[in-house]
Amino acid sequence: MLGAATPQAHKRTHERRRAHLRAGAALGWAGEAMGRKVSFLRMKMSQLFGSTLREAPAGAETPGYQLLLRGAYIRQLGQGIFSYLPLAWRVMRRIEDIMRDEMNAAGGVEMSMPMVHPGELWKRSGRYETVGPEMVRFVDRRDRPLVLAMTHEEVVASLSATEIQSWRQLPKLVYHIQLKFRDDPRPRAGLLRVREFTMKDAYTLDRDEAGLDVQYERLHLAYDEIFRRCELPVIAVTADVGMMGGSLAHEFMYLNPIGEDTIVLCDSCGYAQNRQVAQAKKPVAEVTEEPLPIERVSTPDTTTIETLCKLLGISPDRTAKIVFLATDSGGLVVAVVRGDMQVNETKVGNLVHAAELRPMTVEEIRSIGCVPGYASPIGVGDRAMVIVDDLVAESRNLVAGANEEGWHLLNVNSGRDFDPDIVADITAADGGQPCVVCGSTLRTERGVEVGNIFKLGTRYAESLGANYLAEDGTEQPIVMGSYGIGVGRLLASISEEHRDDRGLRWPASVAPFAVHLCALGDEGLEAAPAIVGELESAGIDVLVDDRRERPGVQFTDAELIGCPVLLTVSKRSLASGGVEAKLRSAEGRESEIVPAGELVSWVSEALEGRRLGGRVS
RNA sequence: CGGGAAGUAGCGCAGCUUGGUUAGCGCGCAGCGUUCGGGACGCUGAGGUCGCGGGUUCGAAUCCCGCCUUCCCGACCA
Repeated sequence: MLGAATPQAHKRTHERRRAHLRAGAALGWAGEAMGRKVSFLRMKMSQLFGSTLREAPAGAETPGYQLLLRGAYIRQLGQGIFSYLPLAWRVMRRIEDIMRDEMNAAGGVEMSMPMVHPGELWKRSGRYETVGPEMVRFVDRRDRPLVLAMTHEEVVASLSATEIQSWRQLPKLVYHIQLKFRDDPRPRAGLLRVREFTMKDAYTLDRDEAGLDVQYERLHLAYDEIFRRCELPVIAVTADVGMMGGSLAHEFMYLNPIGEDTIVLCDSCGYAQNRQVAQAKKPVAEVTEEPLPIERVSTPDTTTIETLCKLLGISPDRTAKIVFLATDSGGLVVAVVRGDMQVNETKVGNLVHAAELRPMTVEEIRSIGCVPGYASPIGVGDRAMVIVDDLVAESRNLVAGANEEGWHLLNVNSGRDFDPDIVADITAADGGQPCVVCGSTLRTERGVEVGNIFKLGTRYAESLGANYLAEDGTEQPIVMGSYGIGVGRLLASISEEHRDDRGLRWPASVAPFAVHLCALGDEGLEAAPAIVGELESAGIDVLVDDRRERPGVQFTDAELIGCPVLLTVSKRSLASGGVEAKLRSAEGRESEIVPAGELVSWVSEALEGRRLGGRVS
């Protein structure tokens, strides 16, 4: 049996425990503060775990990541796997609380779903086979397959199958904040791309598409609000649905050169799309031209568009370019675009419903009757799927290969000389091209995807049996939406955005502490508890630097850690009548003396953004 | 998975080409002293399986082979 066997023994244990607590408290702070408020005894630099670094570890290249390491926010444990030290953990929790707030405001309810799933669940949705090695699979002691969750559509759908029976129970918005694991082939840039990560996932359940549209729009607005409150400039771009499937998706992009996605933007009309799906306005094809008879021309050693145009004295927009692709299931695809354009493989992949495309091997190219360097879709027939860009389909009399070494064909026309299986936009949009909406010049920028929203439709409901009984008595699949934000990635992005050459500069909304108080010397250490007590009773979090360090060390650490309000109390400040105060966001190092009685209002104003810029004493 | 680079003390690095005392330097850390408002100074000190395993050699941080790990570029992706 554990614990105290008798009331006397129990009492002794209890007293020992209390003495222990007193000793622990006494270790913490000067005696005169004891016994009044316990809470402000917990926010001291000496209690934090981890020490600041003068130099960032080698290999940390992005500036925000370096500062997170130097400021003792995070430590790397393995490739794409991080520990969050107390400071970062507080920032994470503050970000999560903003998310909770906005999700609740949008009508959501928080719950928690497991991060280890039976493999069986993923087999039922079909994704056990389709997602590939980024999902970690393992077996338990009974050899039952398990997976580490990389997302939770399956669980939500499976729960809905049992919990939702009637149209009266819809719509619903559920969310959770949960750890996930994705065995990414290449984690990078610190927290920007990791393998283990925390995500806020929300899922909407609706009766129909119209309901989904309403919730989707509501979530979009909630996301805008979350990023606004985190003070991260983010734009929403339409995006590829990828492995999620579904009909429409937006990504929330923080534009920054460290980002991994390329965004195509139009400054004059606001058009913004991920390059995976972006379109550019195509030139008007010369449809007035009459189709002319095919002519064979000798073109020795002319295997590129460039040399072909030089030889024939034409421009690349008069040629057709062939790209040979193979799907993961072995299907062969011949993509045809005009010679002056590039194929967008994501668009092709979506058209043929392939998760992955690779270039064909030379053998595969020959097996469909084509000759590399002298290729055209003519004569391919049923041996491959021919996908023709809409511009090529509209164009007349292009130059294409003759599928014969050293020969090209003039006056090739889609539909007459070969039959496209699909005609669609398959070209890649790029900077410099005209905007598909307004015609202005597009430009590209790199972006970090900090969040996304997907209209999933009924795919998961159908495969997992999540149906409800409609008003008319018929059984209908639940229409789902999925909405994610990476918490750590958001933290990383904020640290990239809000910093200077001295350190981090957290927005007040997510800062680990509102106030960083440097207590200098004996006088500072003596005066600090009262100051902290007053700020904390006004609901202001304070991190006190109670270390007996030289002032320079304390100041530089404070700027590195980057709390929004920096206070200094010392013999000198007290002699001047109070506490030195300044904003971390201020450019210079000047501060002003704030009398003790005005400190709370000074700090409150600063945190509400009513006190902008630095102050000169 | 392709291409490149790197693993030596908590962090940053030198030493390796041309094998040879006890493996160094800066920062940090501990003790003592002097300092004390923008990363102080002096003295003393602790801290290393030189990524791991094998080989060559009288002798390996150093040369050879294999492996592991991490970073960067690409492919891939929240």
